Amino acid sequence: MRYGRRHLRRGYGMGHGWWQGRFRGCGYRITVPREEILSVLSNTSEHLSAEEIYMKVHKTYPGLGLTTVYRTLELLEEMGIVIRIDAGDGRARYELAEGPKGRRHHHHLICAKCGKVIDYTDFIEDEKELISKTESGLSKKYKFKILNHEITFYGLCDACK
Amino acid sequence: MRYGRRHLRRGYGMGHGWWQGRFRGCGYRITVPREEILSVLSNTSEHLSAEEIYMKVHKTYPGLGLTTVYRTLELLEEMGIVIRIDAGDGRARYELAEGPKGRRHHHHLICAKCGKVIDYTDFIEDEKELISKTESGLSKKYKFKILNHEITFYGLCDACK
DNA sequence: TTATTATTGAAAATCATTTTCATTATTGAA
DNA sequence: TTCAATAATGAAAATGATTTTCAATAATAA
Ligand SMILES: [Mn+2]
Ligand SMILES: [Mn+2]
Ligand SMILES: [Zn+2]
Ligand SMILES: [Zn+2]
Repeated sequence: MRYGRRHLRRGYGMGHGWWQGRFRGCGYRITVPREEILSVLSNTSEHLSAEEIYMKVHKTYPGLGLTTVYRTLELLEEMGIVIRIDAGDGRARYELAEGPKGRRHHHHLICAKCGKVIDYTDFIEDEKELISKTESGLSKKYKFKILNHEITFYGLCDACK
Repeated sequence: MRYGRRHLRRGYGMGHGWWQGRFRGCGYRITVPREEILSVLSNTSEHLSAEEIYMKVHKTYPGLGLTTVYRTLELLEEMGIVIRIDAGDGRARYELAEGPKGRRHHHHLICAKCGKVIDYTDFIEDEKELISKTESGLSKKYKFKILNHEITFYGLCDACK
């Protein structure tokens, strides 16, 4: 297994991405596959599947295995660094979570035909009100500890309708 | 393949469920497997998986095949009679859609640990406002034809937290 | 009844994701 | 720098939900 770190370009000043601290803190190691996968996620606005990420990384780093992509995504999701999205077409899609270095809070429009996922941040203010009100009401009534929410609209994108 | 229609009890006055008209209208045939599957869905408030439906029907009608459950659910979803829910644990769950004979409009609380799905209808009025406003804004901005929406809260149920 | 053909169930096939396991890379300590 | 401990990796095999195939059978209209 040849990692070949030598000629890989990275952002964030020579191998010190914002996420490296969090990895260290959890006792996880910083590896080239992990750097590459995070690099792909950082440089796209799409909602990529594991295989799509695999193929993108594969171009510059052919040694990567699909297994590692799945494992890394699982880890990143557990750490709250990425979010998994289910567009209804049997395969999960991923994107960087909101946060200082990630995107900001948003929701999705999903095309029922082609599976396209569109981000939207409109009406977030009005949403916040409803959500916080609903959240406190529900957590009391159902004795449920709410961790996050999702608002999704399903329909047909411009190309599909 | 023995259907054994004889001793099966049905609701809705001897084999004339509310859905039979819709089936006829689409040229679909009314069969015992379909009756049984719809009967299970009509008599539960749970969100059952294909296999759970299969097992429930199996008690009174052992001839049923799991394949038929999947096929029937696909058909019912396409007809808008059932709704498919993804609770994040690799298997789809189903429930009767809203409507005259189905449930009323509601959303879900999903336990991230045990996968339990809880229905809620609280704050639907406030929601309606936000949703219709958001919907018209988004469909214009993104040229998207919105067909339906989903609001889901993820967290830990009483038993799991 | 009878003919037509939609529907069914069993078995095989798919396909995304997970597991296994031997090899290799990362890291902290010497 | 060197080295030992062990976390991470990749290939291949396994899994598990869902689909497909196909010959047999049931539902429907005539
Ligand atoms: Mn997004
Ligand atoms: Mn429900
Ligand atoms: Zn589309
Ligand atoms: Zn739970």
